[in-house]
Amino acid sequence: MNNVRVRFAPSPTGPLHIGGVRTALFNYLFARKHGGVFYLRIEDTDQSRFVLGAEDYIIDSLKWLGIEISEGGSLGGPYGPYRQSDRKAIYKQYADQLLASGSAYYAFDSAEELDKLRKDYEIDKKTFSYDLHTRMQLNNSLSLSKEETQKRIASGEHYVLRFKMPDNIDVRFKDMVRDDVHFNTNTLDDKVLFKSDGMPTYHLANVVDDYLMKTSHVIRGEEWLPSTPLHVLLYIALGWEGSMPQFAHLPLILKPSGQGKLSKRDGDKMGFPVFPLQWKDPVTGEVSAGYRESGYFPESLVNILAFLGWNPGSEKEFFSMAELVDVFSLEKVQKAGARFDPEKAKWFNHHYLKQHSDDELADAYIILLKERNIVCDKAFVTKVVSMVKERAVFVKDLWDQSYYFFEAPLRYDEKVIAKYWKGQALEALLSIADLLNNLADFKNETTEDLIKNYISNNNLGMGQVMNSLRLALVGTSMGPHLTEIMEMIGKGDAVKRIRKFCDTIPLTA
RNA sequence: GGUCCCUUCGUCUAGUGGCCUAGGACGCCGGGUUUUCAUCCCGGUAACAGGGGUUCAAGUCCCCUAGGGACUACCA
Repeated sequence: MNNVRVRFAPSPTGPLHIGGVRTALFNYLFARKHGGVFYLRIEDTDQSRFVLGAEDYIIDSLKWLGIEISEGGSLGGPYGPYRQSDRKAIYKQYADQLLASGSAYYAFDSAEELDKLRKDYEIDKKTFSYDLHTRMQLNNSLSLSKEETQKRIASGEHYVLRFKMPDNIDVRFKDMVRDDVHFNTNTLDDKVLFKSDGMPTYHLANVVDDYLMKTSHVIRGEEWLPSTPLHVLLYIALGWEGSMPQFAHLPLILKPSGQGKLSKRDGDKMGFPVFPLQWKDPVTGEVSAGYRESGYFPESLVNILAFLGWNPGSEKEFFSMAELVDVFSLEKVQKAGARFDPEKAKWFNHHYLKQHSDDELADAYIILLKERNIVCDKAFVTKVVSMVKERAVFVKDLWDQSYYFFEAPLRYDEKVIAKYWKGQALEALLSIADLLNNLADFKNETTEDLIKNYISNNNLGMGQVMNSLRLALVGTSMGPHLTEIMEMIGKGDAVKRIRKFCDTIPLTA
């Protein structure tokens, strides 16, 4: 494939949600796979929906995930500017061209008038549509005389430009995901192309920019499928049929359960993020969780998202960005919507957490420990991490899995007491504490020998003693090899914990 | 309501007419390893939406029905 140029064209109306991130990812993978360009274009033609910080959020999110843009943003590029509000002047001439060729017309109906019409239609259980059936009854340059039209424009009356949807034409196009798709123009309406505020709508701006920026493929969400025939018609009307991009409409990401596509609310309700980065609404101050802040690794989110609506056709599940670039293909994109599965997302993260070196994880963990006012030697923390990381999904889980390395247990798990503590090991524990206390060398092997010898010399049960000991040292029944834990926390603490446990615990459960 | 898109285990999916008594992964259940938990290993659970065709042969092609989804703004 030659000269692949694809874009990610978000609207800065709020934080980017993972559906948008996946669209960006697929565009990026496609571009890199074919040695093409992936550019970012900001579609901010609606000033009323502008949200402060949204554009930076989009750029930061892509950066975090390792989705590199080669044009747009602060990079600029040969086809800039890449922000539609900065391109305002460009669109006018194409609107005029459409007007001159009869593909577009002036419409004077106010938003209020149209609103009222929609409501009236609704009462009769019908849907109002500004189309070939209704346009002659409305106020536009098609229904009005030339003089009247000129007069209204001259008097400064507000107007929009609408596309004149042609009569009874079958618009066909090939979608790279869905193959042949077709619409009859009789079912389509006369969409607004140019708003009364002088800005184009998405449809016009998008087509003009994709053409001017030499876009080879339009890879976007399925929600755009119904407006694609309009876009195709626009390319034709503008005389750009020969350089029309190829379309690929990606399946939507659906809620984990229930109906509909994934929304902001689902995340809050079901306890998983729908945004890559945490977002604080600049107006309400409301905070929405992000994958990054929740402890997901960027490579993990990339892998999760890549497998939503796509798969390599092999049984390999873990892919780095480079590997994805290598195997990615639009032909492998699914047609049906994909439900997001938070459990599988965790499984991916667990995998990637284990892939990280103990050293890296220790750095991340030390930050969390500091928040708890625990200051520790890096070597110590690294060792702790190596001992417990396979039990964690997120870095923050490390604490629950290893708190006992940093502080004595505050309480003893009731269930574990009920299961293992019958009181009869009390004497054994105290004796072991004494023996341990006399040890000069507190190495794992030494203490293990000592405890095992004590158990066999006194005809005690291995499980019972060890579990009681674990209860005393850890507070519950989890964790790595017990004598390794003892070596880490040291003789003084180990002995103290056992004695304290014997003091605190009731003789019988 | 109208238009369009979609439909394989609970979920993500393999499957491009015979290799499918439908494979993998997550989850769940059971077993093994372990002093414990987790990891790990082994095993199990569970699906071609329904009905008609076409064909020697259909999960795979066609039609209908049902269900799901998107769109239906001077939003993108």
